[in-house]
Amino acid sequence: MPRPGKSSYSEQKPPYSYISLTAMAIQGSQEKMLPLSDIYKFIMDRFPYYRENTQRWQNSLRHNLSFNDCFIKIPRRPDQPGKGSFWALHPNCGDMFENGSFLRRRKRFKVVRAEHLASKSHQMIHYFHHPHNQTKMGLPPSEGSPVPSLGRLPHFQSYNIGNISGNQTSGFKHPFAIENIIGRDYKGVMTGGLPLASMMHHLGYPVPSQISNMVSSMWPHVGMMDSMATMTVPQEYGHFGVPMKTLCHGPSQTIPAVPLPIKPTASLPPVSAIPSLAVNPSIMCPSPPAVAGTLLEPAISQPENKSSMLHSVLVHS
DNA sequence: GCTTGTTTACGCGGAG
DNA sequence: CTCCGCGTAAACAAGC
Repeated sequence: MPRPGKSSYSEQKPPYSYISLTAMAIQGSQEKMLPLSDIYKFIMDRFPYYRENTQRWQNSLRHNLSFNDCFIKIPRRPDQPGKGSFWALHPNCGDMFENGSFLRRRKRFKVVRAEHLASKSHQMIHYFHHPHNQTKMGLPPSEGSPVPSLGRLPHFQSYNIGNISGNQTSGFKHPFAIENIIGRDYKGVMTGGLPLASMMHHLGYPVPSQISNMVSSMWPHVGMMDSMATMTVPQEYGHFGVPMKTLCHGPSQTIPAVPLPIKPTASLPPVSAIPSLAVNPSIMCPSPPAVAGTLLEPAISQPENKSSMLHSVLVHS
């Protein structure tokens, strides 16, 4: 691990995990999803360290993509030629990193099975199950199927939300906190944040504006999120120039979450000092949440460990 | 053959 | 000490 305080990490290994680097790359993209090759490119562009031994770290990175539930694979549309699938962040993985730090996650993001569904989740699911509400949202009715309506869309399956532990009292924003449940990015074309709305758009599905209105009426506190207090960024880390409002949850978040060490060792420059970030603020601060992202999960082609799971949590240790 | 993706295994280090 | 996150290696499959 390079020692913070040097003028540059350029030749040294960045203090970020592959998960962090991948999340940075994805969050930094306009569509909030990237093919593997572009993730490679992003990392190599910004971190000279990774221009060598590519076979080694790329293998590790692929391992992380497959192994970690926080990454979801999105099939290409037929009209999008190219190799491999797109990779995006799981809609509910927004709380993986301690205080926005990308150095080490506070807990692993893991998808778990549906038997742990919380009652609140059921209510939400019921709401979305109800044909009337689905119609209201511009979605096809589910016709009593156990799978929410969008689950029938070729690229999406049902996505239930639950709360395994029931613990929402600790400091961190539980993934089932409303801001996490509801997700992000609904209105803006390039506002970023939750990949799901973007994915829907990407996949050619309509993203009904009614949903955002409904969210506002159902959960008026959405947008009042406070999970990300204003942070400063250690100077040394600014050199990585990473767009990191990553995984942030809402418009009220006042700062772009630039990579921040869990144990800060230095003071930080303003984000604007990071060229790649200053250019397009929209990629750093996702717009309001997408309700769709909470109920629907992109169809994931992984069989057991990811796609067959019905909802997600951050697993506490 | 190369790239992409999945899976298993092992070791290391930090946190509790 | 145990647990967990992480990095790495490696085997393997699928698709081009």
